[in-house]
Amino acid sequence: MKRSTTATRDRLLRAAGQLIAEFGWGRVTTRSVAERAGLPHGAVSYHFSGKQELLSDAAVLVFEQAFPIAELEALGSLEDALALMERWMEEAESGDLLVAEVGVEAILESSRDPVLRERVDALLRSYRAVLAELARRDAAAGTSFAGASPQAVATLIAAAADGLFLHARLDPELDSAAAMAALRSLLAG
Amino acid sequence: MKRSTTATRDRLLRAAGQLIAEFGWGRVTTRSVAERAGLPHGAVSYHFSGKQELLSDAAVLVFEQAFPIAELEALGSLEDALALMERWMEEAESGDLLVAEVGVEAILESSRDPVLRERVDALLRSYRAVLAELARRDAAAGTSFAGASPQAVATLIAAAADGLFLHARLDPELDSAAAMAALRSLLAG
DNA sequence: TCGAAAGTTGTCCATATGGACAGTCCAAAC
DNA sequence: GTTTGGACTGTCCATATGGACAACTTTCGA
Repeated sequence: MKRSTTATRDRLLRAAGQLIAEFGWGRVTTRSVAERAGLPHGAVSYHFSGKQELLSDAAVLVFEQAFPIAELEALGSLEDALALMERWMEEAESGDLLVAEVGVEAILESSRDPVLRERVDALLRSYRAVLAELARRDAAAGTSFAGASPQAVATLIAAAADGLFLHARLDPELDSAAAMAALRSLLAG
Repeated sequence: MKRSTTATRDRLLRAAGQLIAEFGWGRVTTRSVAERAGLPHGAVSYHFSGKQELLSDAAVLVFEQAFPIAELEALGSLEDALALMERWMEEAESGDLLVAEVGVEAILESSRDPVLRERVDALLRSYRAVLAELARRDAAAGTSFAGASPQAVATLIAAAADGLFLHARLDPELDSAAAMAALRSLLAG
């Protein structure tokens, strides 16, 4: 995938990511993005073919940077994967929650935008595939719960993680690490 | 809570609920709500003090109608609760997904709107409280997993349910019932 | 029947938004 | 030193948006 990155283009993308998190996809304006980036309004028209392209590129960028799937693929067991996800969750919560916000906004928006949908769906599918493979391996080795299919377990884990992100956004007191730990101990049998 | 319902007001609320699901909170316009309801634009100004109040009322209404907490409170065990949630999930998936969409939109929006936040937070808190009480009772009776605190279990269940809604929106093929079943069998030990 | 209060409607306005584009700047190629 | 092509900027415009409000209609108790 060719990426004709310009410094200006990158600044717009970063600004757009922030603003999606702050105001929600539908309320981000091209003007506000330019202003946040310290650039004139016209810059948007030049670097992107439209508002939707700008926001989509920005969202995918944020997500890929926050949850590098390569890290997940390198692991050997579901236990390790859950530990990594717990770490990601702590990072996100201690930070500005940018990822959680943008991620959820992107999922919602993708049901209205076929192009974005394709990109986000592929992303989530790949996470679930990695988790399912780990679950399958664990089950085969008998080191983990075997009462449900690896697919179902993977779906459950991915959903729980996303749901915790969502709820944590609402209630900062929510102990999502404890919930992940509970899931881990459940899976360990 | 007093509810000065008018037929007109209700039509606006229903229309607003639909439009939040279709276009996202930030892109719903007062004009589009009025048009969907078959009413003149001015009706919005009369019945609501502003756009935000209209959308907030609409979102809370949709949620309360779809997930009547009274049904959950009437149950005796976590097992029953999960079964009920599975049923809700099937209903939502077979339907138009209105609830899932509006629910998530409302959660996201509530981080930007203190008034809405208070309402949504109270709602979710009450669901978690009911689940935690069931978990506590089950653990005491020894009929269910006791390796984690009732609070953590409740948080996990609520998050998993919401996350499944979210992912199901993206991927209609996703078998969220299987994932819920997996969670249930995990909890059953 | 009358009158007030509540409900409803069409219209107006200040402001914002997305996109387009002509013009400017600049560094590298010739 | 001039040309050239891309990067960038300021401005303009058609359209939309939220909210206000005066005028009009319906409801209903006295």
